[in-house]
Amino acid sequence: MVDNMNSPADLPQRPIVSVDLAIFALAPEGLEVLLARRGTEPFSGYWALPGGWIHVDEDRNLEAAARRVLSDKTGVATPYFEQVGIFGDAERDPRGWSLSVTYMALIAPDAVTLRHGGNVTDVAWHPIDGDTTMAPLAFDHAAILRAAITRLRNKVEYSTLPVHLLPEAFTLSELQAVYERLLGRLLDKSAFRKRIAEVDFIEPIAGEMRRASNRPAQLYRLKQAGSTVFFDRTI
Amino acid sequence: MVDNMNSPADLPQRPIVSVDLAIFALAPEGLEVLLARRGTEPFSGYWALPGGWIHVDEDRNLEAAARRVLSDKTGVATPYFEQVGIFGDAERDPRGWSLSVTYMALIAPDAVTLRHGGNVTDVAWHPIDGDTTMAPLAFDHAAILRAAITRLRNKVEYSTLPVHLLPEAFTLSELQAVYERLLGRLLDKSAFRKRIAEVDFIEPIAGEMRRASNRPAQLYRLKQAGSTVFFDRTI
DNA sequence: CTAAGTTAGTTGAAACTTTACACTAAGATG
DNA sequence: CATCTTAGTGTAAAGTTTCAACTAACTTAG
Repeated sequence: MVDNMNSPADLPQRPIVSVDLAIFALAPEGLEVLLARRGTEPFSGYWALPGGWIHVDEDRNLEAAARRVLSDKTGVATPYFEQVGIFGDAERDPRGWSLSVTYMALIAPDAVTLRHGGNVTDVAWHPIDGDTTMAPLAFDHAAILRAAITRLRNKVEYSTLPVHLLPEAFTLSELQAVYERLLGRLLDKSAFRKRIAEVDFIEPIAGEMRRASNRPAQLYRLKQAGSTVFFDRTI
Repeated sequence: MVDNMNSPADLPQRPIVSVDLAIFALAPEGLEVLLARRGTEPFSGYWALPGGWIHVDEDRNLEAAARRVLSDKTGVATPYFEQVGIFGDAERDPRGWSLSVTYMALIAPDAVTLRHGGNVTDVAWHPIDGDTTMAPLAFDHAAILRAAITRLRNKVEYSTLPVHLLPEAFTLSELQAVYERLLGRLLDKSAFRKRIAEVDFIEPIAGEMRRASNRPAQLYRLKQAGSTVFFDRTI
């Protein structure tokens, strides 16, 4: 809401606003987050969540700004995307009262080409250990990352969100393995399949099988790209 | 995060940022939201979610800004408080690219004194019918309110959130009635009590009973003020 | 003083779900 | 063609939910 007059002079001093992204992928070694090394002050040389300013003349809305940042850094255009929250106070950025609008993205291990450039000297995947990375992060990005990881881990318990960490076609065993790795515990095969069947969000790809030196497995795909369904119980 | 230099001249044009609140209470007639009638352009005369600017020199962080707005409008200092999200695009405010950081608050029907003032001519409770109010709302506040109501209704299914709509001391039957009114369906008494007992978030107030012309009922209170607990199943 | 009315709080049998684990199926490989 | 491996299904026992009835504790009317 707005308590003030129309002329810019009457508007109070505005905070700095950036859009920051916690971009997750699942590597063979575990969950990873994409970080960018800063090339300018403040926190020059530190790793940070990739982000940028809102381009008032270019971005139609917040999500468009976030997608622009994502595609600049990864070349990926349409992954799973969700707002994590907004973090703002007087101290987090030495340049003044600032806000970080944070989004979380889940991407499949294929389909990524890292891109450098801008005032960023490096972009790389960093493994997540517990709820942090090895490298210390710029600003309050460690806290923001923690919030994103907590959100992700919670949603694994009661939603189909982990499917977005897999490529377009996947088997039920692969999907179960993603759940197990994110949850850190083993799941019962028949119970897992029952839950997945109940919420009816994937479909077999007719005739497509994953072949190996054993019984072939049916490949599945999402019924609606980008969709997430909630269980009425934990998985 | 931040792609730019330290000097203000290098920072891009900043969006306008307001903090808006969806403040809910449960009246005998149903769920209500607190709205303020705008006294200035744009949308002068329209009802809107109460809100205000971030006071860069006064508010230490976002939540402090939101609590300041709440206490200005209602006199209530410490209700349940949660971030709903941030809404931002080029068109929602005719004055330019703007962001609304939205919080949801749940307050008990006691403990509220409405306060007018500022550029607001009126503050009043409006009943919620489905997911809207009767009056048309300023800006995109109808969409923001819809998001807040959806969040609230979803959380009723799997959390103890509705307890914050009751006064400090309440009976189990009163708590069950709140759930039933928000969900629009009746719950089984013994199943409801089992769920509530499992999560162990309230305690009986020794010796305090609600008396009427029938068997007296034990009064309970939250074990930790402001806390919310999640069920691992729907209620 | 007692019977009737009302809501609080508990109990239990039947129906349903989940769990743990074993079984059958279908391929590759040697 | 026997063996190995993973896919996918079945089932008995254990646990949970549902539905409804029951007992408890008070006020009020007569």
